[in-house]
Amino acid sequence: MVTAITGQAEDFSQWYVDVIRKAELADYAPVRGCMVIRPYGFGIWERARDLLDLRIKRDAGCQNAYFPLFIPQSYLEKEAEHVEGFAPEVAWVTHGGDEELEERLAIRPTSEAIICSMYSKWISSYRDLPLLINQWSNVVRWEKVTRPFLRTTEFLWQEGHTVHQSEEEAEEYTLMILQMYKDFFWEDLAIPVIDGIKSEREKFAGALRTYAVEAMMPDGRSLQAGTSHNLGQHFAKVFDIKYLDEKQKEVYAWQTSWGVSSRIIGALIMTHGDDSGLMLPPKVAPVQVVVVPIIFDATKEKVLAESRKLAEELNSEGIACKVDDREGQTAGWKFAEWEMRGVPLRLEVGPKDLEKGTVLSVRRDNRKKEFIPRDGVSAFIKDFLPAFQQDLLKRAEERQEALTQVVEDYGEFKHLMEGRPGFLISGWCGDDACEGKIQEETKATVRVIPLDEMDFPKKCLCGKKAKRAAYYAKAY
RNA sequence: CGGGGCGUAGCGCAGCCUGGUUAGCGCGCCUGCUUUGGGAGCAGGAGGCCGGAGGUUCAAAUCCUCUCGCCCCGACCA
Repeated sequence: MVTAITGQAEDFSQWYVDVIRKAELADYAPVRGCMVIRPYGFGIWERARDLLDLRIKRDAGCQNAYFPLFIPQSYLEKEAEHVEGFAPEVAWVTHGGDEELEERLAIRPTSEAIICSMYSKWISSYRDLPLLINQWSNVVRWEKVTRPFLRTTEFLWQEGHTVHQSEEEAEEYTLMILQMYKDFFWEDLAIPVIDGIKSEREKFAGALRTYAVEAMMPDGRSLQAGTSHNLGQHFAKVFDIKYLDEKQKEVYAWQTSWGVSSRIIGALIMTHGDDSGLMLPPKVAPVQVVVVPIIFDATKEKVLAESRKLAEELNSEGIACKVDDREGQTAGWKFAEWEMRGVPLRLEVGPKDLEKGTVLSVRRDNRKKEFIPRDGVSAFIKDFLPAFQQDLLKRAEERQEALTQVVEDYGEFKHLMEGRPGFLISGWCGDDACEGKIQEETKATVRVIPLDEMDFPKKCLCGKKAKRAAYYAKAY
C-alpha cells in the first residue's frame, strides 16, 4: 500500500483529512487556519461555481459585480445585530505601510455593509428596482477552530445582494433563491438537502428571516450548505437605501442576501466518498473518465497511440477525459490512484482490447467491469455519466433517510443524541428558551423548521403544544 | 477559548524516560535493468540546522521555559 487512507469507520475525521491531502485537493498554508486549494480541488470548485453561476444568472436574474475587500469600521458598525454577530471574528487592517490608518478597515467577513453603502447611492427611484447583484469573492472570518473546506479562516463564496420594492417581493425572492440552492445541491452536486427556516437564535446577524439548506453527513452531523436571508429593512434603514415610489413617496427598500461557499467541497467529499477515497459526481468531476493504457513492451506503442486517440475523441465530444500515460507507475497503482481521486469511470486499453476491438470499463462506485465495443465507447459514456450522477444521489438519499427519524419523547431524544443519530424530527413549541435548553442539554440545535406540510408530533419536547415540526441535529 | 494528543527527510514513524560517535527505519524520489489487465522486483544513489526562540550543560532531537502549528472532544460560526 502506497497511499493508505484511514478507514471511515475507524476515524471519520482522519479519513476526511487523509482524502484531502492524498487526493491533492488542498494543503495547509503557513497562516493558521488557511489552506491552499490545489489544482484538483480548485477544479471541483470551478465546476461547481460555474453550475451555480449559471443558475444565479438564469434563475435569479442577477448580474455579477465586485466590491472591495476592505470595509471601514464605521460601516460595519451601522447595523447593531450585524456587528455584534461578526465582531468576534473580524480581521482588521490597522496600517498602510508604516502609517497608522485613521480608521481601521475590516477585511470583509461578508459584504452587506460595503454593498449597502453603494446601493444607497445607486437607488433613487422605484424604476431602479429590483436591483439584483451577485459577487464571487473571498471572505475572512477569524474562527477559533478550523477544518479544511468546512471552516477556514479565508474561504471562497458567492454572495447575492438584492433590493426590492416590497416585503412580499423580497420574501418571494428569498424563497426563490432557497429553491435555486435546493436544485443546485440535488441536481448538480447529487447532495440531498433538507430546507426550511432558521430559528431566531440561528438566523443571520442582521436578518429578518433566514432560510437554509442543510445536508446530513455520514457521521451524523448536519452541514449548513447554503443560506438565503430576507433582510427586511434593517440595512436599508441604517444605510439609507430609499427610493421614490409611484406615488412620489419616499420609502425604504427591502433587501435579501444569500450565499454558498467553498464548504460545499467538504460536503462533496463526505457525502460521496468511501474507504477508497473520493467519489465525484460527473457534473463536478475535473476528470470524468481516465484512460489507463496497459503497457507491454511488444505492444506499447500501439496501445499508447490508441489510448491517446480515444481520449482525444472523447474530449472533442465534451467529455473530460485524461490519459494516464506515465511510465513510472504500474497499471494497478494507477487504478488505485484514480479511484482515490474519485474519477467516475476508468477505461483500460490493452493489447487484448486492440485484438478484440474493445475497451474495458470500470466504474468507481462498485468496480463493476464491462467490455465496451470500441466504436460504442462514446455512446456508452454519454449514458453512463448521467446514470452515475443519479446513482450517487440515490446512495446519498438512502443514507440521509437512514439518518432521519421522528422522535416524540424527550428522554428518547436525549438518549439518541448522546450518539450522532443524524436528523431527529420533532414537534416544536417555537419558544427560544425551550430551544436553548435542548441545545444545552444535548448539544443539538434546530437545523431548520420545514416549510412544507408534514406530519409531526403534536407535542414539543418540552411538553407544550407543538406549533411546527423541527429538524434537530448536531451541526458542523 | 477549555480538555486531550502530536510536531524528527516529501509521507508514515523509531530514537527522548536514563543527554555523549557520521540521527535511524519503511514508503516515496533519482539512475540502471527486468516489469506493467488491481497499489512490481533487484542493485546503486540523493535527501535532515530533529517546528521556532531562549536557557541548563564540556556536550541537547533528548532536560527546562516560552512560542507557533496540526489533529481529536467541547463552547462559537458558512
